Formats: sequence, C-alpha cells, structure tokens
Amino acid sequence: MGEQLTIGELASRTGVAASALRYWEELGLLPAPARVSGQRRYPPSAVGLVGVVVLLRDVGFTLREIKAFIASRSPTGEGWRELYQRKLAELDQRIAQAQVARTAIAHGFACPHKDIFECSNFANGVAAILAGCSLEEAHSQVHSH
Amino acid sequence: MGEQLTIGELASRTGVAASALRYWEELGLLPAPARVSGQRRYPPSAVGLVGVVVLLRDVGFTLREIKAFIASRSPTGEGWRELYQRKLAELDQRIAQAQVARTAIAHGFACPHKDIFECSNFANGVAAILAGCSLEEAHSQVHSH
DNA sequence: CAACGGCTTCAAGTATGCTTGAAGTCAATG
DNA sequence: CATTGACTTCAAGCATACTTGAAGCCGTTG
Repeated sequence: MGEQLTIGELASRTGVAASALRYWEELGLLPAPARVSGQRRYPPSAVGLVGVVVLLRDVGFTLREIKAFIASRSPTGEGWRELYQRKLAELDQRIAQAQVARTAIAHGFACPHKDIFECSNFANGVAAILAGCSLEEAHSQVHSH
Repeated sequence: MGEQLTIGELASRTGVAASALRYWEELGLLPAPARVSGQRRYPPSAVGLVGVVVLLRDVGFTLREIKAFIASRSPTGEGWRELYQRKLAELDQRIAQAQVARTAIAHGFACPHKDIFECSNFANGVAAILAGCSLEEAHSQVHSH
C-alpha cells in the first residue's frame, strides 16, 4: 500500500533537513504525521507538500505566509481566492523585479561604461524599481551598445 | 552644484530606513559619505547606489553577496565577469522558479480539484522544482481545464 | 537662551529560519 | 545482550537584517 516514510527518508527525498521538517511541523506548516513507536511516519503525499513549501519559500514567501497559504486551501472555502490573488500579484511583482535586475546586470555585463552606475540603462532600471515599478516607460530611452 | 543629501533625505527618497542605511555602511555595502559637522552628506548618486542594493536584495541576494557584487565592478577588472555571470545564472533560476510557482498557483486558482495537491499540474510543477528544475518535460503532460 | 528636530554612536533587542547538543528511546544486528 | 543507527524532545545557539533605546551634539528658531 502506501509506503510510509521516516523523517530521514522524507528529508533525503526533498532535500530539506530533518530538523527543518520538525521545525516546520512545530510551526504548523506541516501536519503532525502518524507515529510508529514515537517516530514520525509520513505518507508519500508529504513529499509534494514539502515541495510546495520549498517552492514558495524559495520564491520569497515567509513561512507564516506559506502556512496561511496552505491552510487556506479547500476548508471553509472562503478567503482563499483573495489570498491566491494576492500571492499571484506578489509573485508577478517579484518576477518583474527579477527581470529588471536581470536586464540591468546583463546590460552591465556588456556595457562599455567603466562604472556601471554611470550607465543610463542601469540607472533607469534602478529608478523604475525605486519608483515602485510604476509604468513610466516614457523617459526611459534605452541606448543600444 | 551637486546637492548633498542628509541621511534622512536619502532615506525618504529611497524608501530605506536611515538606520538601515547606517547598517549598510557599517557592513561596507555603502561607502562612508562626507561629513558636515559630524552628519553624513550623500552625493545624489547615492540614490542610485541604494537603489541597486534594494533591487538586488529584493530579488533574493544577501547583503554579503550584494557587497561582493558592488565591490567587483570596475576596479581590478578581473573576477567581475565570473561574478556577473553567476549572478545572472542565479537570477535566471530565480525567475524560472517564480514562474513555475506562478503557474502552479494560477492553476490552483482555476483548478476544479477540491484539494490542489491532488491536481497533477500542481504536483508536476512541484516535482520539477524538487528535481532541481531539470529538463523533464517528457512526462509532464498538463491537463487543460 | 532654551527648546526642537534631526543627526550622531553604541549596545541591546527583535524576527526569521533554522542548526546543534544533550540525553534518551527503539528496532535490528552481531 | 550489548552495540549501532536512526529516531525522539527540549533548550540553546547562530546568521541575517535590521530596529530600538539611551545619551548626546548641532544648527535654527521663537
């Protein structure tokens, strides 16, 4: 049937330290699994759940946010749509910022300016971020090398 | 001429707390600015520099990494290419992960499964992350709702 | 000239996300 | 039956990134 995993097996399959898994459980991020003579036994589905946590953590969400996110699925059914929407918007912003950063760095890589901070492309990208990523393309005339 | 900014002005222009600016200076992230009767006076260019730090911090780099990045531009001229390349690769990975997360969450938003963890699309995205984002498109046949 | 706002330093505190160590339990193995 | 290895709890420690508080200096203003 469903093969139960020890915490060590779950750790090695997900790349997350066993101590971290216990910590996550303590925080309520992971449900307390079944026990066999005191030891945790996880269902195979736990791998996916841990994966979700890793995924969200790696893209910048705090464990509290992830907990709220995970806890919001299915149960009362209300509230999760707003939460998903917010998370989605946050992710979109993160992606946009990362792309601006990527562009700025990539530009700096090929840019002839001795000091990258003297390059208007770089500065424009930074300024856009500082301005709250608002839609000001008008004055950001990019020079091409 | 060049209007010098007090730490408070720099803080309000960049959205970074004055205490954080002092902390960054202490870490060597920002150069120690000129002083007028003990108080810091920043050149206008400091806004851009702080912007770079904010940009890189927000996309997930640690202050140490940012310090190394900033310190590497122009001077001896060697080493910065490797660093830029690495940062670029890291950014690409972050962007890719964020997009996977975005897709997974967006899918969950529209997905009819009661529990999103039962949805194969979601699980595939997670599995891809766990697998180290390797190129396994072959078996990830996405169902369409 | 006294008070005020904004700056200064320095030390200590806070939040997040863990890791590490001590001491013990348990099942299997030689 | 004693040892081994993986697990257990609990408390304490650590790294990162700041914030907060105390005590004080400086320039302007009423």
